Amino acid sequence: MKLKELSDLLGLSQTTVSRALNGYPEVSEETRRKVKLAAETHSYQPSSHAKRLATGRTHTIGHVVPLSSHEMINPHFSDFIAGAGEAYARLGYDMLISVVTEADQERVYRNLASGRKVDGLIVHGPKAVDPRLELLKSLDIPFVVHGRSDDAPDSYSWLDVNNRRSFVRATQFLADLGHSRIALLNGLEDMNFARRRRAGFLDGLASRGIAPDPSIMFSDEMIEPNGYRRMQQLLAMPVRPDAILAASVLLAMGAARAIQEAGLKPGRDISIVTHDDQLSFLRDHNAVPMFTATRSSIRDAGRRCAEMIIELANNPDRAPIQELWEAELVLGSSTGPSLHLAKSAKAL
Amino acid sequence: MKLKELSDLLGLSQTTVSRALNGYPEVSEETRRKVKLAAETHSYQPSSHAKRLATGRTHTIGHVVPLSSHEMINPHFSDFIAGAGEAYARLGYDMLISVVTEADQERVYRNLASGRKVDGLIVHGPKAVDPRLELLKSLDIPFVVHGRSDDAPDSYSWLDVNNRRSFVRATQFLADLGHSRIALLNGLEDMNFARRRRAGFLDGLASRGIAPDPSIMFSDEMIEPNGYRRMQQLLAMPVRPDAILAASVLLAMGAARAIQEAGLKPGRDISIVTHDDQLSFLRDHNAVPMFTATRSSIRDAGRRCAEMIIELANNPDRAPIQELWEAELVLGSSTGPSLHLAKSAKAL
DNA sequence: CAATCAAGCCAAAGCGCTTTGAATTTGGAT
DNA sequence: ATCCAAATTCAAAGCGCTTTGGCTTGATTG
Repeated sequence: MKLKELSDLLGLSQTTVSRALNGYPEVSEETRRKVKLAAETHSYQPSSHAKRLATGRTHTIGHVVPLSSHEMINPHFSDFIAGAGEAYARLGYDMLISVVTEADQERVYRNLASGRKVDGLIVHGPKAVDPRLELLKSLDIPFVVHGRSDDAPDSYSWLDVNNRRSFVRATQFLADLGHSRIALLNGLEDMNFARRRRAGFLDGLASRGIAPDPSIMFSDEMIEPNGYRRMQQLLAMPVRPDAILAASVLLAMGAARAIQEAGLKPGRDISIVTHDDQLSFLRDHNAVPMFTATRSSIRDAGRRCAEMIIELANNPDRAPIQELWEAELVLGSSTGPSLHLAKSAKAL
Repeated sequence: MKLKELSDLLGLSQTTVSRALNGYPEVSEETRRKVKLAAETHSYQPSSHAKRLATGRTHTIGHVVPLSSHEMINPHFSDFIAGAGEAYARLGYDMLISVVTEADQERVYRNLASGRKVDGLIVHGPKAVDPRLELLKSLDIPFVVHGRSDDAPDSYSWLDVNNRRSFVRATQFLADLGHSRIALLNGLEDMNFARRRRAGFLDGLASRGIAPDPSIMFSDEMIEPNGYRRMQQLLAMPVRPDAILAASVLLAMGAARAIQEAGLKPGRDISIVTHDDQLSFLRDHNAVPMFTATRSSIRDAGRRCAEMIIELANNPDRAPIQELWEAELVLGSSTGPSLHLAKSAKAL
């Protein structure tokens, strides 16, 4: 069923029918009612392509998802998408996803923008300094960055977690439990968020008078096996760390596995704090959290980013939107006082 | 730059320019060369909407991703998407993703199909009997099911793993190690794949003369905490199982965590076999696999499904394509002979 | 040498909608 | 009864491409 057929059926012009359906005021309520009814009963659905061609609006948001060095999609991605997808469904938008290798990125961005395939873009995984942002500004298409970059953060829209402050607090928390040899299992430090976390970690150490030790600070892709392997390395050191600060629950789980395999117990022998994006497949709604964590829902971030980009797409001249979310510190069973302290306490 | 401008520039008609660019033969090679060069230098990119309106083809494939009962996206999804996305990028297709709740599914399918927003669809997570398939057949749009359903599997295209045989083999493998009290940590059994795995498990037990015990057979969403909790339950039983067959590495990891926390060791005290979709964020390329597993790459499946749906979209009258993949059995460190057997061996 | 043909090109219609600008109807107010 | 503004409705142009059918060439043929 196309517009022409519907309007013929009703004895009205295409104009009137179109206006009735799209809520324009130049149509009597009586007519609008009839038209809507007819559209409903004949399940008329306007062709999205024709609509796009006529209006220039696509009602589609693009996500360009980079494949990491290991050719994998960031596992945090699916929860972000779940949140964003929910918002899109609610607001009547479609989501277009392009999976690209590093080399293809620029081409794909240009293609999406100049072909006007999307009304806006979400940028994933910003680097410390990221050439994509300049490119997008020059392409004159609205975009929202999940995370942010260091250069000119006022000049575009982003939503980020206060990674630095989170890691300051997490580090201080561990230090205040009496731990002084704290290892860092960070994400890849070409990523902006990982840099900020590292900075926060160093700040936290400094604030408690602890000298950083680069030999127990690692930067890896945030997957479980990496946490495991790094922890094995740490356990093999002559003086092993008494606490771990991890950038992802996946790393923390790997570390915990290594700790348990060594016959030790997280929270008793070695404390672990991690950042927790609330990945749905690791999340336990009922239990005491497995890890003490700085927590921020990546799914909520997805939802909010989607809302932001739609807002921007509807108001092209709007000023950029920036949101900095604070993570909450949640106590789990993976942290406890330093054994060192415990011994001193007993000695009293 | 639009077609008209380009053709004016060249002193040719739109027809000729369009044909030159789209490889039609009614254009001299000389002209084609000139046109292509001009298109290149002025970075002309045809409007996708206009093209779609004129041709009726969208070069877009839709994925309708259901949110599970826990409002989460299946974690296996991102790897499937990585594979599919790679194929789409290679073949010049876009990927449209709709995240939907159970209640919205039908509406969304109808919308995508009747609005002709996509050239074809990928169906995720088929149920044992799934009304979506009949709906899609009636909507007259090509689709490929990742997995399959029980009714009329010849009448549509699908790609599935031979789940039944995998689980027969896995069960026999455990039984042949001397294990007789084998627990099943299955996925949700309204899903077709989970039913087949259960059937395979029962077949495997039967083939070794072991009576199934429903009190150690579970069906849950395949996330880590569920594996953990079920394993705790199992360990608290008066006679605990000596082996576990899990439907996902996530469940297996949860189980392993509980086992280790109880001071036991997977592979020594309790054997674990799992199905392994080769989730990228759990995968260790170098090490001995953490789990003995029936392995099949979900990423490869995504890639292949994408190729299939494009093939179908290009040849609407083509017969359905069905592919049944065999999983490979991979030895890891999570399995070993029954302690029972070991003791008997010593006793000799 | 006229007739035929293929190669190469073009004008215009059409895809299904929105939107502009004009036409018609309606309902007070005069 | 008459007029005018407001309320409705409509015809037609336009969005940027593809594709049909026809028109020029220049070469080939009987």
